[in-house]
Amino acid sequence: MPELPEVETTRRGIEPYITGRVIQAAVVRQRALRWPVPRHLSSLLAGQRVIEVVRRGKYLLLRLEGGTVLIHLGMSGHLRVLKKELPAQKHDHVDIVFEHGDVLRFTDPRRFGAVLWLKGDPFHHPLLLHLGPEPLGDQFCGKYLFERSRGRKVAVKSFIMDGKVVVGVGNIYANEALFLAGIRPARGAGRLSSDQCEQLALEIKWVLGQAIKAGGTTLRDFRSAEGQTGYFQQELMVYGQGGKPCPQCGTRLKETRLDQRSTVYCPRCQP
DNA sequence: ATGCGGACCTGTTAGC
DNA sequence: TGCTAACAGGTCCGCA
Repeated sequence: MPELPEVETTRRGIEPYITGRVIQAAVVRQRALRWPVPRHLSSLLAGQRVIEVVRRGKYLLLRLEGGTVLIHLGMSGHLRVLKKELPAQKHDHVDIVFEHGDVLRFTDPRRFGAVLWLKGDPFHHPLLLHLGPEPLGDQFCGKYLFERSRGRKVAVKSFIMDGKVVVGVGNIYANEALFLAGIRPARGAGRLSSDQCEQLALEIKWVLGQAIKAGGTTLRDFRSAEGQTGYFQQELMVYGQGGKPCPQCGTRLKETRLDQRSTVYCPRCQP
């Protein structure tokens, strides 16, 4: 689920329902997520108003009056706003219950996600402190990529997936952006030309932007009690297409592993 | 500093 | 059909 576009779509989906609302309580059914959910989350949050809902990389931040709830969806997490408290299913680990009865419910089968309470400036928290720029912001550009990558021997795919370089580029969109930029994923980051960095930065922005648009149309129903998934099948050029013909030249797409992650590229278009 | 591999978990699918 | 192994959208951490 959670590449940056889905996290952003989630943010936009929940924001209108919880901004300005006062939290009544929290219900924690499973504390063992990536890090333990605070034992007394409910008393930490109760009575506080939600000021705003912010995204930083793939982290969602619920800014409250006296601190911040940090949420990460991990590999399999999602958030829904329910009109009323419904019977919890197996993987419904945390509820944030608002006055008037709406419930923000965190569900995560694999439990790689997180729900934490941060006091003070959340951007000083170790998890957020060393994050790179937002891929859709102006700071992230070809020049930045070029300068950051000098002397780096890691594969360019690993490089753009490194949150200290740029946040929010997950496995799917790393594959897609490298295809669109015509760059082989295993290529050493430090060996890219400045033109290639320029192209790559543009494609990352483009592909994420498109996906946010698509996510907006596919995951619209955040209030649905059934939580209909209506899964989001984007038009992916290469991801999941290993062995099939390249959409540009027809050459058989190669599928390999890089950092234990599935990696697909066209041997001809990505020299 | 950089680079690598392991770790955390469950559910689904591919293969025998 | 049933069992097992591999794999899945993330990323932190410890070690060389």
